[in-house]
Amino acid sequence: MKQVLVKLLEQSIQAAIDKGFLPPVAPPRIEVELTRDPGHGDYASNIAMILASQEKKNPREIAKTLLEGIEDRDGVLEKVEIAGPGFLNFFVREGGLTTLLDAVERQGDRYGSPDLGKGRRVQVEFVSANPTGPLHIGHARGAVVGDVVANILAAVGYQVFREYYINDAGNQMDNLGKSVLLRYRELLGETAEFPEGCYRGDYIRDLASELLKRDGERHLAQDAANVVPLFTDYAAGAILEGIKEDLRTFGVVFDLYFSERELYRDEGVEKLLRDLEEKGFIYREGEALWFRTTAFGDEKDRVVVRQNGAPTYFAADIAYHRNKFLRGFETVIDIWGADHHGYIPRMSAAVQALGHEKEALKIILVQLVNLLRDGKPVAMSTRSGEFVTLREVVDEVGRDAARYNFLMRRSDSHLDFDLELAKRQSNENPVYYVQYAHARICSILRMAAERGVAAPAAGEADASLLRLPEETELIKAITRFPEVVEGAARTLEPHRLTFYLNDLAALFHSYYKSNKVISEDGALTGARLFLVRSVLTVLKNALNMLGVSTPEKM
RNA sequence: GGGCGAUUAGCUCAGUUGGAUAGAGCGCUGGUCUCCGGAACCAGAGGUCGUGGGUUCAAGUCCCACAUCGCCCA
Repeated sequence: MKQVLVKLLEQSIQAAIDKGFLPPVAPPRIEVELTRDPGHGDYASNIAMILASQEKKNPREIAKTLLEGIEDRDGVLEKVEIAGPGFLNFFVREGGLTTLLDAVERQGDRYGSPDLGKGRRVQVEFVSANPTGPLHIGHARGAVVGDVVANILAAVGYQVFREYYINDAGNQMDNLGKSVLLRYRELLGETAEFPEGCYRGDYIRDLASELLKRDGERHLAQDAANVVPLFTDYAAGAILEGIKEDLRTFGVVFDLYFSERELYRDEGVEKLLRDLEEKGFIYREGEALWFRTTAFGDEKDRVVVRQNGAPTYFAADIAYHRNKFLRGFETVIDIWGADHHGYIPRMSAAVQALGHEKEALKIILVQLVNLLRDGKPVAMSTRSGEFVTLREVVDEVGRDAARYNFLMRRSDSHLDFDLELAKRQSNENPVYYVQYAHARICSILRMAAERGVAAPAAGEADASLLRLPEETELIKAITRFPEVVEGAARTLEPHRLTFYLNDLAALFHSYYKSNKVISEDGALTGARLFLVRSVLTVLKNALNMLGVSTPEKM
């Protein structure tokens, strides 16, 4: 329908040019949008105002000419009006919009997934928490945002690869091993002072006692320097397994856990440095090696190899990104905590220095989560071991509520997460509102089946019977879905889906309240079942993208 | 001191490349149930979109300055 109107406008503009009313310029991109206000018709275009500003003419006058030039040979339009500063408002003939529902029926679970990606390969890297402790609530938001961004991109035709970067080569890992060793000795009667940087959570003690059980006391006699690596490996391995398990429970599954150590094993960092040096981006100052990130707009150059000869975290990170592109990804998406925003210019510089477009790296910043219980903040600190883990949150509020709540804000804005609110099964909790709409429609379809009224197949229903304003609104909302998905994919903003879902569910609940789907009128019942099933399809497709379940009963 | 981001209803926040009378949820006030699921619906109150300039047919949206807050860096 939209394309039809665009076509009509194109022809009208051409006619105006032929008549000499408009100069023969390349016409701008014509925008036709579904209206929000029924008083503005079904579709509207601002093309007259665009042309007016180009040609320095009165917009309403241009609109008038365009209006007269529209030749609606197929009779799809009831009328066209000029409104406000020069909008063209299109009123579609009664029942004319209902053909839009055929697309839903035809495409089923593919509806709302336009093929934008054409199979291009995208990698999404997220969570990437150091395996020094269980994931906590702060990681949960990044996990969901990454997962859903990946889902959306996959839905619109990209080939998506999900990856977790394990930062397991730094001295934080040493601290982890030392921490476990200290607890191990403590279990054997030694008293220990915990130095700065060590981890004190209960899980450290658990790991120590597991190791004691497995290996006995034999590590006690040895020199600390000799046994720390063993403790580190054991602890990191066990913690990582726990992280994977927690993520699975949360519905997040990665294609690959990529270890930072791999980069050193395959000389990835050395290769990177040679690569950059050949391109002239590396210089020596003092004993350190510097990377000329200022060549790409960073505010100052960055050290990649320290005076002591050790590569920096940044160097490993560049090597990792080089590795990503070598594996053939066209676009690489990183999801970071918002406190890392200062890191963006240098990473962007690195990617460009490696010869890629700036746009090949996209970074999504995820803001901190304020965890609340009944409106009061819950104190957390990783060091002291006081934090609410991802696992605890999922166990307490459930996977669906947790995921949905993390998607209700733009990812770069702060989010209050209230445990009690997320648990409540009431109108304060939006996830149920949307799922309830889904369950209700399932219930209607069950009821219809029980009464022997089959929901009509495509083409069988006379959708032109759907003439109520509420029905038109529902159809428009359904029609908007592919555009919403496209917008969410383009901007990498999953929250657009939750807002859309709330709108759609509200329209449905309202419609349901004041209209009977199943009635004595067989033809009308068929048409309404058809409509309601379209709503169901959209709800299901959208919730699937969010990784939230679609219960048929609640 | 420099950089980035934010400032929209009592609270938490949306506002799609500048479009028509700025929206939603919660909270508040008052209503709806002989009917397919009340985890629902309807109505109402509530706004100088931080302040002041600028750009244009049109600014919450773009530009400049300032204020406040947050984060990063020195």
